[in-house]
Amino acid sequence: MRTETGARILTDARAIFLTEGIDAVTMRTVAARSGITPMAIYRHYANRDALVRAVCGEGHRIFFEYLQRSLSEPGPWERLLASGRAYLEFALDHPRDYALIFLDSSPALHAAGPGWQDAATFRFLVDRIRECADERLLKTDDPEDAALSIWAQVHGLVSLFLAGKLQVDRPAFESLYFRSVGRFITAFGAKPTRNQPAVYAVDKEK
Amino acid sequence: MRTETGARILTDARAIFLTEGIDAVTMRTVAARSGITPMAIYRHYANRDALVRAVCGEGHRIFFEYLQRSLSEPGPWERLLASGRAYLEFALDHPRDYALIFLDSSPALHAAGPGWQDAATFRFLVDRIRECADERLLKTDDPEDAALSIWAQVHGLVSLFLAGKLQVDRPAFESLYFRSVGRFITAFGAKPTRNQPAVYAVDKEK
DNA sequence: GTCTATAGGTGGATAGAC
DNA sequence: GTCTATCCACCTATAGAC
Repeated sequence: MRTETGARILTDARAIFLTEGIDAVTMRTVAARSGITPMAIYRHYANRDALVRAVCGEGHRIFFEYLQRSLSEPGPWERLLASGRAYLEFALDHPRDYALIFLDSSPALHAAGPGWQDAATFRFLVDRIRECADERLLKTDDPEDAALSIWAQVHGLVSLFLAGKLQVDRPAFESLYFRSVGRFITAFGAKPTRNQPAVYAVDKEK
Repeated sequence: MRTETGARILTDARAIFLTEGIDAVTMRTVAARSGITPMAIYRHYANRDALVRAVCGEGHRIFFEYLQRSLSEPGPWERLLASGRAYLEFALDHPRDYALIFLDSSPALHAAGPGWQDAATFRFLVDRIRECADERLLKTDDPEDAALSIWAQVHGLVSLFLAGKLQVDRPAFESLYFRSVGRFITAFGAKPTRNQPAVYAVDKEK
């Protein structure tokens, strides 16, 4: 991928992935789109798995780009809410990438690292929550526990929608998402106004 | 599938599915396991899709069997909690089936009906919540809205675990699940004691 | 109801010429 | 770095004999 041709192959592979799914990414289809022979790809990627990993890695890069944007918000609470918005936007803008990252459990992709990406996602959320807790916008003695619950809520909604289990269109789902997640975070933490102290604790049961 | 051989083929197909995944269910592998030739299967199933649909349908049957058990509980609140327990147990006992039902979005399986199974799952949960609301164990003016949030929470936790995103083993996940979902339902509704009135409302935002 | 024979397709990958 | 020439594995499914 450090060569220009390698980058082009990756671009073409992703184009196929985005429109037809990861199974459609074969040496033959990618080669045809790149205007080369299937064998030429092996000069740039060791085998199909390596190519698929690159396709998946690009999805991760885009995902973290989305999350990163929320850091430009002024306060911890705004950053937390913006993170939730960014998560949704990524999922809806890049449903194939989302599914590949969070729904797929095939070992081919996850053998690469010991869940670093997922750990990174989780860490990001924990940091947002800890930030809020530090400023007493959120009351919790266990940010990791709160992060897991919130992540589950967000991922649950998104994955049910992407799998077509919810009979709603995109705008309806967006409003449903904000309502549900907003209520969830608020109930678990505090009102979105800075001066109002946290009401409900996000504590582990002893 | 009404013939005995047809049932045996289905049993063998499911055995392969449960150990190696749905992609491993081919006319060849199933035939080999059943001790017949691949062509003999076509006497019992029109094609591979029909066989896969039967495998999937069996998963649905088992899933509703799990849910149904929770109806033997004495009260609405106990039935709601038992439903959550049954959902978890099904997911952990039959992870392949769970993934096929709730994570897969391939059209081959879902072209059969207009989301009838998923609607049935959702309806079941709505009924459990409505029951609780009727006895004022849960305060909500929109059981469907509450059901969706709870389903998302439950499905989110389960699917993250099944996809290997959580670094915990089964017992740890079970306790995590009960803690998280229990707190969620309680926060959204009421304490599990009959005589204590609901505190938090599960309302739509106006 | 099960078989053999076989057509016709997709896919990953090696060897070696240019 | 890309090509041609292949090989090999694996898949669904039809036709027709028994």
